Amino acid sequence: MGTSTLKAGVRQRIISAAKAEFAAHGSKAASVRSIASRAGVTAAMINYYYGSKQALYDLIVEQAQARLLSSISLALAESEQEQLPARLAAAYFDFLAEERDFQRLLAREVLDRGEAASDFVSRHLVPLRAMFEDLFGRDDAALQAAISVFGAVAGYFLYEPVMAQLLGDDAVAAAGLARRREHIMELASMLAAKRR
Amino acid sequence: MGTSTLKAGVRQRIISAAKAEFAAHGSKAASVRSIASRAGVTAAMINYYYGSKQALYDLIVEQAQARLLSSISLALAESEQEQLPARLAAAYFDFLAEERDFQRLLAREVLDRGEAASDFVSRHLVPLRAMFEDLFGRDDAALQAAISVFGAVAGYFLYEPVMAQLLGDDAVAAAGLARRREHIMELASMLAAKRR
DNA sequence: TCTCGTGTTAAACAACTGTTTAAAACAATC
DNA sequence: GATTGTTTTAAACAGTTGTTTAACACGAGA
Repeated sequence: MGTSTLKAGVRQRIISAAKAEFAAHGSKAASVRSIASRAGVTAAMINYYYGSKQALYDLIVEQAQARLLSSISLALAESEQEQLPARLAAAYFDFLAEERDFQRLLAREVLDRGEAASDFVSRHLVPLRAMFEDLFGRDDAALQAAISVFGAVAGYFLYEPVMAQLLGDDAVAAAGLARRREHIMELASMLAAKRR
Repeated sequence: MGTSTLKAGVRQRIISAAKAEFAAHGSKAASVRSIASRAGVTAAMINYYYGSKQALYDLIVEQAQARLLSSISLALAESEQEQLPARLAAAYFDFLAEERDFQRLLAREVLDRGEAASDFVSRHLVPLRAMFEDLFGRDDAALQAAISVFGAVAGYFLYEPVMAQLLGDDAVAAAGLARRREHIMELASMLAAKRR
């Protein structure tokens, strides 16, 4: 059955369109019909392939989280103990720089779920926290530092249009991106050094 | 004309309901009818008093930004040159701690406007940047540091439910909040000291 | 050719959206 | 008490939402 080629093409186009649309408008406000038209298919196809708008959204979020996790653990594996904090921060930075939709998508996920974000967190952040504690210890200062670095990285991409206006148009591209990356790595290793 | 007492009560209840609803669901996904029912009025009343859903939303955002700006400049006025960075960071932290809806509201504003956030930025952030440059200078390192502190503060409240899960339930209340505040002030003055 | 299963479509469904309208309730003025 | 102006309501409007349905296309296998 030669389903894989064309059918997979449609599926992929739907996924891409959904990712962009969900990131741009949120899980509720994004409309199935506009996702469909962006993907060049009918709205009914989305239900045919993915069951419901909610199921499609869940899948998108799932994939995004999986990509982040594998990207992080990859960076952790290939770096030495000494520069580990900076490397970890840089890996997160690079991931967000490459997948621009990601930060908006996940920020909206957390915003929308509100109090009920617990399952999302326990499934994806608790293991990440365990990994983190293995590396940096269990004390509060380490966690505080980690949150700060995380915020410094995430905020930059989350408020991307604001940064472009604030730092000039090259802020989120080329030179500005490199400068920001440098600063983040300094910040991470500085905070790590302080706790020693 | 005795309009001020009861009429103002209704108006205020609508504003409060709208602020909560917009922060919880975003400007598009929040529904006029649920704002109305939360405020204990009919949906038509919202249009009667505020013209349209969009106008109400604009007003909410406007008020929130104004409160932040006045809160910041107040903190700036009463602190000395030396501890200024830490004080500024703490003022921002305290403001977000008190108005929990604010961060979600403005994050959604930036997310929704996307590329077209320029007017919002030019009206409210450019003056803030000018003020900042007067205090800390015009070099890139200062701006990078400021963005990091901003992100470290904003991220904490934006991802509030995640933090609660990650740091324990007292993370965003009482003790945890105080610890975070301490860390933020350290971070701000550390980054400021480095550039000297 | 007929059939069967997969892919795809247009049309319809009920529910909800923001907003408007016309009428009612109400308080204040004369 | 009638009149005037403001506040409030229920109902309706047109448009959009996610989803379902029935029909249609179309290639593969018998």
